[in-house]
Amino acid sequence: MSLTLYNTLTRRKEAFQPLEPGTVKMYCCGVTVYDYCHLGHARSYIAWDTVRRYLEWRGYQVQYVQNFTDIDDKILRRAREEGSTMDAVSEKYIAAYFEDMDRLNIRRADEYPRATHTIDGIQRLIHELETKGIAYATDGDVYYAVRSKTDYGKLSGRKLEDLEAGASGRVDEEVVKKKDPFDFALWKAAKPGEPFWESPWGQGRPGWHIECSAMVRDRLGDSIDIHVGGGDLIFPHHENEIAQSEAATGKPLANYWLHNGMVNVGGEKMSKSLGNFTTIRDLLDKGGVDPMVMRLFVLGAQYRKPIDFTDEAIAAATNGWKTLKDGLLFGYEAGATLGWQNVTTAWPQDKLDPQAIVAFQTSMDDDINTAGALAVLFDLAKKLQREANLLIHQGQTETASDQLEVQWHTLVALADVLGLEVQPMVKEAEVSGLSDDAIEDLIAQRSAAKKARDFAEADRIRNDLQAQGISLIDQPGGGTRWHRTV
RNA sequence: GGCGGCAUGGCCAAGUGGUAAGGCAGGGGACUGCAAAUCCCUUACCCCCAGUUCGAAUCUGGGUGCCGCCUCCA
Repeated sequence: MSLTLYNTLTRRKEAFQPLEPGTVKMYCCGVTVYDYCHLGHARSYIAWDTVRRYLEWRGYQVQYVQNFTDIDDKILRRAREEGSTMDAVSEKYIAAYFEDMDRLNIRRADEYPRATHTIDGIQRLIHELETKGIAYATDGDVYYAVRSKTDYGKLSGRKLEDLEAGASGRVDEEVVKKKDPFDFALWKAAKPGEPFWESPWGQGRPGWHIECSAMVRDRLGDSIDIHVGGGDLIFPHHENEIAQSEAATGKPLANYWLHNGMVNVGGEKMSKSLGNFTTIRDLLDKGGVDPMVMRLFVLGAQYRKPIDFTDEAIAAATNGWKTLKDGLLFGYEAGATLGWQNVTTAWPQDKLDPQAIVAFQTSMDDDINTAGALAVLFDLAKKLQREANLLIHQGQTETASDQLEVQWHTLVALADVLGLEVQPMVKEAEVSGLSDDAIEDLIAQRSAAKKARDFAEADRIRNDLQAQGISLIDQPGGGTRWHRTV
């Protein structure tokens, strides 16, 4: 079996073949740090985090780099609005980014280069392009001449002839300076009062696309395996990255280009400009949504498809997560009863349930089909959930303990590949303040009340116990079992 | 207008040639004093038309609808 990925460059699924066996160089386009991240960002980074986790699970050593764009008009505007500085705004939202993503259990990249820390590399690259006659400077700006690259447009499938100049109706002074309306800025002359760096072209700052080209080259080399980002970055951002890098190096920038689908609200893309966005922190804090629910919501669809963010979808994911969570907690809650040695020690990879592993891998190998992979998790979780209930209600499981142990570890291992984790609850036996004996005693009183057909009293005792986190289960034979919830 | 993608049950979503995974929601039943939990059963001919084929949700052509990009954007 081999992993196949849909490559935007070829518009086909292709078998994944790294440049160097066993290792994967992966670059992810990060955020411009001028505001809190919204669910669109969450979707994107959950998707790529999952790809990374899966590659590692498949045995690859992954080098994962993600940038921060920390110089940009919007950041500067924000700084003005907040009476702050560009650096302060960047720092604030970078910190917020990490807070949000950590909560979503998105593993940190190996490196987070920033545009403002990559000025040297950016200038070197621009200079190289200039030397090769691909870039030209005018009035302190430097532009990339798109006509100089014959395959410009290969990623997005655009042809320069098909593009309509000024289709957006916007005309600014930049247009006048450009040789071709589709030329884009590599370097922008400083405007009064804005941060700038000295350069051969005068004081100024980098354009947007060039930073990624420079960072990829600095951190990962001329050619990498996988370049990922939101589908809205295909054009012009990634197209321009390719143009810059490949014109400079003469080598492919990336062999596989992966793009995630958008998060929609009411059928429309969630975006800042439409004002229909929900920030991650609002969803998690004000919405009271478990971060794992967000993850499950995202993973419920294949990463390339658009997903609609609705209350119903979150509600469904919430219920789904409860099932998975029950399954993931099984070992912690029932392991001791079932005589398992130690639920926290590592479980050997080769002792996982082979059928589940194969099913999971088959789905994931098919362009990271997480929806299919989740079906495997649900199968395991439902089974464990059922066994847990049998254990609580009947005092024994149907399946042998050692088999359950394998299934539980398999579920935990596979869920981990999807970044779905549960923190085992600390058993709060003291919460009720009642000893086991006291509980048994109350149950005996209730049984007596029931026998006397004093159901009001029986229900009162049951409700009291329930309020203290003790659930009672009347059994067909007449006995009553109990267990602590929470 | 150009480029790309999508269209599967009430909702979400797998399945890419052999008579439709899974999740959520719903219905029926068992059990119970009631309840909770549990257990069992149950809901699709895959947007439309034509074609290829012994056979198509799955391939081809056409149509319709929706989304994204073409301006900053995950």
